[in-house]
Amino acid sequence: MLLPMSPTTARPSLRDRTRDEVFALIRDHRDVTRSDLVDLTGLPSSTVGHAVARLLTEGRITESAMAIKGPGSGSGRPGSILNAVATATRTGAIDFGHQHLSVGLGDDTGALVDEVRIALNVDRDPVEGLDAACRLLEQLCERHQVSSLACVAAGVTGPVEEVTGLVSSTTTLSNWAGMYPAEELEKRLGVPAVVCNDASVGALGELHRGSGRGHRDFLYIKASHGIGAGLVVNGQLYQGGSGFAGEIGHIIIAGRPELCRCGNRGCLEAVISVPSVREQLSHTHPHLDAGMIDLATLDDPISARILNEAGRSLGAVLAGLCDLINPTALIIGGELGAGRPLIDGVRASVSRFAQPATTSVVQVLAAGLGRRAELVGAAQLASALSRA
Amino acid sequence: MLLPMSPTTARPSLRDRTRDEVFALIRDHRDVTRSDLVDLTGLPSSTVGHAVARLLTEGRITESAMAIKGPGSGSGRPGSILNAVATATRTGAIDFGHQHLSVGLGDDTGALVDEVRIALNVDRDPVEGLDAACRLLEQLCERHQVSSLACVAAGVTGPVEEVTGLVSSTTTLSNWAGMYPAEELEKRLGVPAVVCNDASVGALGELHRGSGRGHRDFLYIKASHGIGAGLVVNGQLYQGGSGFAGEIGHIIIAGRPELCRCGNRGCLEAVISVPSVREQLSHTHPHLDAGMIDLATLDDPISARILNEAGRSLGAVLAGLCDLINPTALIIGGELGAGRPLIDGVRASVSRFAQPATTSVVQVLAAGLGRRAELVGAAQLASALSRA
DNA sequence: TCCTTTCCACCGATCATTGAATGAAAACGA
DNA sequence: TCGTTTTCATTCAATGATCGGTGGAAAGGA
Repeated sequence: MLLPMSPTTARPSLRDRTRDEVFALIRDHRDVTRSDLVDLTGLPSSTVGHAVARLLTEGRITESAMAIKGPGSGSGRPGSILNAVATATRTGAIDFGHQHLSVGLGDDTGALVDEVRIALNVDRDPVEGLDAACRLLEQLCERHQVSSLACVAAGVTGPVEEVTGLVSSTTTLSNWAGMYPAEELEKRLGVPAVVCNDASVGALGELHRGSGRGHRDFLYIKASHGIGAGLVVNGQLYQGGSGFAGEIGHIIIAGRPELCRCGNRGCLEAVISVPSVREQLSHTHPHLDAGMIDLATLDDPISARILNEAGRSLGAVLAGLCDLINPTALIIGGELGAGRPLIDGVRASVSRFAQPATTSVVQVLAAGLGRRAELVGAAQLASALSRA
Repeated sequence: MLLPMSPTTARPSLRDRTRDEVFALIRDHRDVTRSDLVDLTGLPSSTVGHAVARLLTEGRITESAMAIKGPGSGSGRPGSILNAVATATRTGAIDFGHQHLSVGLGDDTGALVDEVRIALNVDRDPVEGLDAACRLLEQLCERHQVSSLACVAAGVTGPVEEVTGLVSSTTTLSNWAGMYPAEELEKRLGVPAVVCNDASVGALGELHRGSGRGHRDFLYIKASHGIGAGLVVNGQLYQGGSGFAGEIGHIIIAGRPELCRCGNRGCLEAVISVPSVREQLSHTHPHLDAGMIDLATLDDPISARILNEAGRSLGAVLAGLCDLINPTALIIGGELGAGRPLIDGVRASVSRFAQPATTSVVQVLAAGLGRRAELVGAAQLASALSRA
């Protein structure tokens, strides 16, 4: 009754609704043709043609020939490819990890212009992480002669309350709890900032530029030092009623003895996480330094077995979550997502434990962007914010 | 490959966008003036005036003088009150249960004009259920002198594929599997029909007229002969990537010995369901006929204990699901939802097992519509379909 | 009575939207 | 090689939605 029908969009003018809608589609799905837009919008082709023509003369989009031609590419006249033109607007993208910090410069299409990544124990000292991020961002601006940013978006490894930006008290990330990192960034950089959970920005990255392209509904799992999920629902990031959606790391697997830092036994991220997997590997690979093991390069049978087993445990939980939300894809990211045996294990468990109706549509995929998913997603988020 | 980023694309024509938008606003916020609409839409007053004029000539809305006048009512010319006109359009609503059949007559605001409920073992013979539903619907039409229905909506106790309307092969509902109930209804009644999962229509009912009012994001749990969930996300029913969302009945609770009809052990609905609770009660209450126990009227300590324990088991699973989707409410419906001890058990388990961020916002509520939730939701669904 | 405030109707200029028809560009098949 | 098929894009004229401006109508207040 009191809910506005459409999100009260600050609509400058109604006359250009279609033009703006078409432009947004071109920007979000890249490399579209006019007929794609016709299918997407349901508008008549002549209307789309007009809108595209206007956008072209305004210089907001570009037109280029279809890349793939030749026999086998389908018959019929090929459509011309449309893309949004990036302006000189630049945004900041930040990915605060547990042991790393990534910072990037994005444009208003959500693409990254440049990026840097450093090792840094952000967990231990969030303030140092914030300072370092701002330093790196200013260096990037200098290098690219960017005088000012439109806005900044960041992902942090903890639950962020949507309205206030408060990092909620959590069992996972003690030192960020109680902070308002968006405010901190705004104070340091003097531009609007938005901060959300790392798995959510990862999902956003995979949605626009990773394995999630073509999926309207999927679950992105960030399996790293903790386990977090990002939800994409109806083609949009979903953060729950108060921004905490995806906090699945402490779902309890009954009967598991592993003690979690939250005090319970058998939490998902106590059973499957980088530290716990490294722990197991340090026993089977005593010659390796446990802290230095690169999970992606291990391909011996014993490691594969361990990762596969971890994937099966993870998949058993994800099966239930898939039953709930019926996604068309399950995208595994984070450091553990790089291991194929783990993904195979997840796939096996989902097939085994989820309902037939669920498994018949869900694809289990590795993150297409690997460890860059979060940074890429932050750039997407920032570009969206810059347009608001 | 291509997915619409913005909401729905089922747009018959773009020319009437404003008209439809204005009409929807008038229907949802009642008693609005033109200037209210100007504020709500951000459109110029002339555009709103134009749209209102068209709606008036079309007879879709009515205009009446401002009720309160006189000193103190504010200065300036009073605006005239606009309201959507209630039409004679009638829709059919059907709730196919396991042991009952409810049928109702709805109007185009989604309200039920009349309804009937009979006991019937729909599970055993779906075709008889379909026939009976159509008979009852025709009787209702006769009683209210309704010559024809705009459309029909129904909920069935099984997963329904969204695009085809096929009731998927399932471990729960063997006799409906492989049927196309929407087609069957269309064939019998000669009007458009839509069928979806019973928990989904229940969620729709609670959203518009039950405990879900005021919540944009909640989970409706139908705890009856099976366990199903309906999701409301961003104020709208969410049915997943292919319509199967909410099939949580066979999530496995590790370590539980109960054998499920699906062949696994420890499935949620093998542990908590009307039959299993009745089974337990038949041991503690040997003087009662197990099949006749009315769960809502039992208030002795032993029954309360059993229901509370069932609620705790259910809540332990729901805690994980709430961690995933971060709802602001958890609405328990179905026959088991009528028992307060069960709800208390769910609340206790959610508080115990879900993350603090999750529990801080989620309210555990009984279904405000009780066993009518599904029928009321079907009426809502039908009114939406009649407008499409 | 006259002024102020608020709401609404009307008008004309612009231009977005539309279906149907036409034109274009490629692969395909003989 | 040359038409055929398939798919994409554009043109055109009719329609009417949108918008700012202007002025009238209906109320309260002085």
